[in-house]
Amino acid sequence: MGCGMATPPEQENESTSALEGLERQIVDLFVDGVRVLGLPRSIGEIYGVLFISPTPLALDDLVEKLDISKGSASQGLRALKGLGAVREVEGNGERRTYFEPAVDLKRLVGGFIREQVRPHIESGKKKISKLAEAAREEPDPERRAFFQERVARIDNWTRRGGQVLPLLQRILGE
Amino acid sequence: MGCGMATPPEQENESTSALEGLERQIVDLFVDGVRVLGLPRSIGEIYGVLFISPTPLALDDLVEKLDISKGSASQGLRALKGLGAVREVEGNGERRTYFEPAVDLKRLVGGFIREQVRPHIESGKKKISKLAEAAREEPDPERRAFFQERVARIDNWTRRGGQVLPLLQRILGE
DNA sequence: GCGTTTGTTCAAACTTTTTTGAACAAACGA
DNA sequence: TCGTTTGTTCAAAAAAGTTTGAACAAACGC
Repeated sequence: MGCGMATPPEQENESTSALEGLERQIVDLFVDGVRVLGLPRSIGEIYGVLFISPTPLALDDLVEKLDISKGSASQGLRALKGLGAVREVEGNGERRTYFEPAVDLKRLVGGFIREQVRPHIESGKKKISKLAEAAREEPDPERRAFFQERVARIDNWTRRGGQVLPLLQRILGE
Repeated sequence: MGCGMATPPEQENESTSALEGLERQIVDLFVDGVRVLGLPRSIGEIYGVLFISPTPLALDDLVEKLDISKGSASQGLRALKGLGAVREVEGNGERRTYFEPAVDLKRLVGGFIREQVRPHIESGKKKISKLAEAAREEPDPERRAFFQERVARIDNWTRRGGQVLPLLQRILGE
């Protein structure tokens, strides 16, 4: 390390600049959270910063606070918008667009289900009907019966899954 | 292993050997399924093969059918046992251990929640109480109020999450 | 028009996770 | 005891997923 009085450079005095205490903890918590959901780290970071910010933030604020690239910030915001977890703030005379987090669980869960869960259930349904067909074609009667039982079971799972989701949303929606 | 009677190797005429039609489709379906849950591909493959097999299978059967390494099969089976998604079949006079899948949704969902979800909720709780502390220490009253509101909100989320899980299990449990 | 600011895109670099395979251990029969 | 079968471990290789950054586009004021 250099000589006396090392450069104190950094230090944006704005609400911008690096993360401090509470912010860091919140961001870490959300990083963990989205990881469980199978979403990338940067998504958690961005949502976390927005969540604990008293005011809306713009893309560049995120880049600076989190020390991530513009590319990451842009993609992360897009994903969060898609999930309905972040919205653009309207009607400030500014040129930049500012973002704020959606903070009610109903909306968050709903977005996740819509974007990440439903599509798989949908594509799964198609595969299952193909499966049923394949099972019907098994020549050996004993094996056929077994296969059909298993396929029926999967079908039942997805059916129940499909029923649970709206229920879930209702419960969490309060 | 010596002389005459040339090894007639390849071509297991058994239920073993490579995947065929229906099996392939089932395996693909489960690969997709576990991917949504954030579990590795081989887990889905292994569970899929067991799920559609009329008889229990041993580790070597999986290695052969799926063309994966013994290491993968061993680790995958361990994970599946941990999730309660697979069990060892008892009391066949054999030396090898055979496996069969758990096929009721309640058990499967329960295992997943226990292994993959609860631990995160637990560790989250600790972080949240640290968070509440940090929020209390914010000097500026306005910011403090805001931070406390946000922390309370997260706390509420986890509380509700914790309530939903047993409910979920009950509903799916039939 | 021109220069600036703001934001997007996407191939390549990087990181993380998963799989492999060779070495090892345990259990068994001969 | 020894050789064989069965299964586990873990460092290294491969695959998958994420982030970066430079090039590009759009919107704006002058």
